[in-house]
Amino acid sequence: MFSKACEYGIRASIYIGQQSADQGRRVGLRDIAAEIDSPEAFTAKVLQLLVRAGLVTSVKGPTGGFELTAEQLRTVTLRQIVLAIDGGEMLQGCALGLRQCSAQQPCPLHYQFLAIRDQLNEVLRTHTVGELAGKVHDGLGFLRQFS
Amino acid sequence: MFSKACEYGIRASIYIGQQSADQGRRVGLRDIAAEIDSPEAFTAKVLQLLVRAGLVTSVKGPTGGFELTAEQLRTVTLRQIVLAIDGGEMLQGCALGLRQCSAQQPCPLHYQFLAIRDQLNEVLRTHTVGELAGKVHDGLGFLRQFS
DNA sequence: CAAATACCGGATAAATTTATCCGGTAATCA
DNA sequence: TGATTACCGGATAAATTTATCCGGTATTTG
Ligand code: FES
Ligand code: FES
Repeated sequence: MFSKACEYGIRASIYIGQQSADQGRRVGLRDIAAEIDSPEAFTAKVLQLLVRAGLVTSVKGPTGGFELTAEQLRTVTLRQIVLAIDGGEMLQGCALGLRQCSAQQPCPLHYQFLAIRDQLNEVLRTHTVGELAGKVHDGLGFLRQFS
Repeated sequence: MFSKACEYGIRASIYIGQQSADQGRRVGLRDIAAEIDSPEAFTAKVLQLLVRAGLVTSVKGPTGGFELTAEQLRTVTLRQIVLAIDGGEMLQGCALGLRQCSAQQPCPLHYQFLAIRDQLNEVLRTHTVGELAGKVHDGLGFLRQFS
């Protein structure tokens, strides 16, 4: 569904958000990669994308790390994260790979997939990172599996 | 959403199906690639997968080519094609990349994505290649764009 | 100011996906 | 039967994605 980069980006954001919401704790790359079970260096690349896009905040030096401001927690949606990392392909592209998805020359699955894509867009648009962080905090969702 | 290979496979199947339904016309690789706007050699690889999976029929030699039998037209679903080419990742995997999607240790988006994935599975399961071929035949759907 | 910490950014490498090439085999037809 | 046609299958190459490495810069702390 999403690229690995995007999966890591979403999981990382939620983890950072969870720690930020919990008494503004700032978190380093090592922690993040361990908690979401992702390759450290690659996760760093993805986070740089999100920082540049203004969706995550980073602080250098000792006591530095990544965090989400109160505003970011409240306003950043999954859709923004997906767009920043994977672009709009999954959110707007044709399911059968036609150069553009439109009702002018629709693929034979256009209308059926439109329903699915709309629902996906809706889910991503209406869920903030802060909200999902809360779910993880409450033990209702996990960012890695312990097997 | 799907891999390029899968997109080509679906489009090719539908085109073959359309020609087969239309007085059992058999079609060659060259035609297929031209009609669905895909690279010829790569499309051949994908079609070989589908032939081996029994979802498409091929005939060698002059007057040979690809076709869908009446039964294939009636029974082969998009879901079978997607599974044969891309496997079950998109149809069963976790949206956030957890090693397995389950309610035991669900990711924070599990239930929202379950709804979307179920709908996707339903669409793929309930649409046969023959049905979509009919749509293309009636000018209600396209397998390439003419710009 | 000096040392340690942690993100930044570019270069590089490995893995996977996408795409191409070409000789082999089966089938048709003259 | 011989020539042509068209799919088959393995090898190879290009492109993209995923992953790693390392020196640079900013920041804190003593
Ligand atoms: S044209 Fe294919 S999904 Fe819209
Ligand atoms: S656990 Fe993530 S979608 Fe089910």
